[in-house]
Amino acid sequence: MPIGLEVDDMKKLDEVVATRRQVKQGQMLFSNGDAFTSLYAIRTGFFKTCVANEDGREQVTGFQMAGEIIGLDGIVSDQHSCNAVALEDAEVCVMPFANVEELSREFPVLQRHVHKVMSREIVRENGMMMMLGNMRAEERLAAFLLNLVQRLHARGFSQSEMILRMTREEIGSYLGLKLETISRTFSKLSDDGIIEVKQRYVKILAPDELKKIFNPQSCQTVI
Amino acid sequence: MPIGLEVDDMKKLDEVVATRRQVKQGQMLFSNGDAFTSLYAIRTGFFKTCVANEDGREQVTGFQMAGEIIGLDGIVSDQHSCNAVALEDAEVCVMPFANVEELSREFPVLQRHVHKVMSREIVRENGMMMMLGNMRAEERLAAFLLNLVQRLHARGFSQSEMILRMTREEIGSYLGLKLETISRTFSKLSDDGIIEVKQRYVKILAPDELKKIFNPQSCQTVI
DNA sequence: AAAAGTCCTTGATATAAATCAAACGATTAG
DNA sequence: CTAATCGTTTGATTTATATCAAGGACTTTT
Repeated sequence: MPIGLEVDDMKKLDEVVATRRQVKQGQMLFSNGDAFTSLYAIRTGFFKTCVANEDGREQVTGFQMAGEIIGLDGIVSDQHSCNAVALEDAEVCVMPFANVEELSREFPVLQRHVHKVMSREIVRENGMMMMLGNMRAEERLAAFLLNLVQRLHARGFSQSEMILRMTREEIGSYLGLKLETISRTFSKLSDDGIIEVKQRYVKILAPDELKKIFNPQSCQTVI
Repeated sequence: MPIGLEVDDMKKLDEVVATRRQVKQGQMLFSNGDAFTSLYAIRTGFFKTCVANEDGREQVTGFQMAGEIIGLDGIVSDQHSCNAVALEDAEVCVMPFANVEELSREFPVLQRHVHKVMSREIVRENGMMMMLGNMRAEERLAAFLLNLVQRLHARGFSQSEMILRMTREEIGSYLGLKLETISRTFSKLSDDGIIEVKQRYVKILAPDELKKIFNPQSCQTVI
């Protein structure tokens, strides 16, 4: 993963990865309360992470795809504090955290990489707080779709089309909205000709319009 | 900070801290776009961190007090992505991140500590997402007050009384609510005899009632 | 001590999203 | 092939919070 490594270093790095693990759709990779031993790098598949209240309310805290790391929540208390559920059949690299720490001490470039991964997650969550605290439904969904398609595009998929791996309810939970609101907002964006939606299939017809909804300033024409 | 160190180790650890820095009330320790060089350990005083939208909307992402670390947001892109503002005169230890990384490689206990600090922040933000996505105004304010007084108590202050360092507007921004809603919710809790409020002074009269609002399940009596 | 500036409270009204409800479409099971 | 289930859409209504507005309290300045 981290660039700037010599070939010899790369071999050493393989030591981080102990094993691989298959996770079937609907299964949990780990759940709240599980002992923390490892981080997981997603090889294939798609996950959601979520936290649950004592009274049953659930909040999806993220959707993760190939190349992304999950399990960082477990470090602080040696226990996981969220659930990681596969939304499609998946395979992960199990990276025992003891190995990660040991090799981090040996390879500054790996150490730096681990720190960046954690910092990126903190910054992402700052952005989520902004979204949940300040944005309207349409802005949240626009931001969500733009983020998702951008990440998929970075993995070689289309920059305009995608198949959603999650339900309207899961999108709603992530965005702090109810599933009906997600459905209505999809319909609104579709009526406006900005996206095309058919169930899980979404095509972005007018990316600039979508960006304008997400962030009105960034697309303003100079008067 | 981290325990489990020999005395010799402690001396080494002092090397992490290059200098101290005073920050007057209202001043910024760092702001969005600043080059990232250091983490900051708060010695005295009280900070808020916030992110701002292009169109001016502001989201307070956290309130930090003595002993807490700020600046983690800067690691991922070598630039800070939020503002850190002192809400009262403050002093911080400047810890150049290069030193932190170098000594982390030498001292596993420090490495582990750094990882836990970052993981703790991720878990905190997960909790904030739950709050912003799922909770009603009264629940959010109850959770906020309980968290604040608990952290103050851990620093030797009262477990029932506190002086708020932030305005209603800043609390509202943090909790995804408007200042009027914060004010009304304070009044409601006060009318119910659960807290006593006089401007920035807050006294928790019925901590169990407050916990019940935050989490109805945890205080249920068995029928 | 008066004036000015913040910050806070409270009331009246508006509104975005939630809730309740029903029907529809797609997929799976029998 | 039909029934059942799950996820989705859409409509009608409610509700929590936002917005708008005014006055009050405290703090700082002069």
